[in-house]
Amino acid sequence: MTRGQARDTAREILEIIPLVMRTVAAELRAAGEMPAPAHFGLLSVLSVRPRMLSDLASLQGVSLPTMSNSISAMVERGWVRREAPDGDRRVVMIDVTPTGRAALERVSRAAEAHLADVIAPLDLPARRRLTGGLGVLRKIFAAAPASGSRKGHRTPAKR
Amino acid sequence: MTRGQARDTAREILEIIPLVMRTVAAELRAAGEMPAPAHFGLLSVLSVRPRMLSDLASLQGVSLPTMSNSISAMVERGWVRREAPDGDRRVVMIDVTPTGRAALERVSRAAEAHLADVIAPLDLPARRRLTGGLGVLRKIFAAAPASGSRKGHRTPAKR
DNA sequence: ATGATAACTTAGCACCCGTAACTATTAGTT
DNA sequence: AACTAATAGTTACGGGTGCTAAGTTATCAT
Repeated sequence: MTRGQARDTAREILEIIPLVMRTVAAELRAAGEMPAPAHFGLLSVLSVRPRMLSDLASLQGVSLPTMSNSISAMVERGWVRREAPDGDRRVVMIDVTPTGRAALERVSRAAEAHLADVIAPLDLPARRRLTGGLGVLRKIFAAAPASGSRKGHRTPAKR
Repeated sequence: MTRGQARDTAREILEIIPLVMRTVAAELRAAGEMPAPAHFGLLSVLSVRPRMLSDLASLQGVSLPTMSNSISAMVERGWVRREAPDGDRRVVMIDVTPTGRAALERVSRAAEAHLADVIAPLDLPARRRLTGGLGVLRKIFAAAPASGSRKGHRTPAKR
């Protein structure tokens, strides 16, 4: 019975998330320099502190090559820098440049303002439900394995 | 003040949705034939009844060319058919094939099962919050313009 | 018939994402 | 020390998503 409800919710997610995603992407695109959702998230993470490539990849739940490419794109834009740390010479540290920080600031301002327009009309309870739901989503998907599991989904949990 | 909270929520969305999206996409990909979220949604919509291309595009909030391309890809897979209606010979009707229906059934079963695994462990209140939040998201983004670039969206809305 | 408009398609561009294969560097064995 | 793993990244390649701009064909208005 829990099962049936879970499936309904799953279907909801499958329907709604892509829609939201497209809208958000359009928002960012319209916000000027279009740093695609992925770039935006990256800048956010990096603005806290520098990270090594692998960490970024697992944080965002993408493969290493994908992350390497994204970073390359962002380096070309002058938003981040690749740096070599002192110790292990295999790793690459990624750091935001001032330019990147400025871009993040600008885009985030625009995007949030735009999104806020959409959110503002909500009444209190609705907004409560929204943030509540987002919190749950975060809890669920923040630590999600995200990688395809084998036939028997025995909780890979081997990361 | 409403403003400030709205911005917080906006930031949340900007952070979480892409993550969820990636996970969902990975899920679908792992579910076998990888019909990318977009294809999946399309099949869902079309399984209710055939639609003309333009309607599909506005329903999913993408441009006509994008939709045309997606449909072409799906046609090649044998999931949908392009048909010419009797009346207006400019329009193209899109219809699901039995193959497409079967694929939808299969993938949706797998994806939902997988997602359900993630959702099932939630306790009642958490699941409530989740579905509540999803509902709000739907309300907000279902009718969203999404093509927002121009300041004054003239709301074509003649349909 | 002529011009505008509507519904699509094609082409070109930028980006996300993944797998496979390859380079460097470091760690572990013998 | 010499050889073999294991790590951290990069490159190459294929497929998907989106967009705009520039056609095509069909319909409508005058």
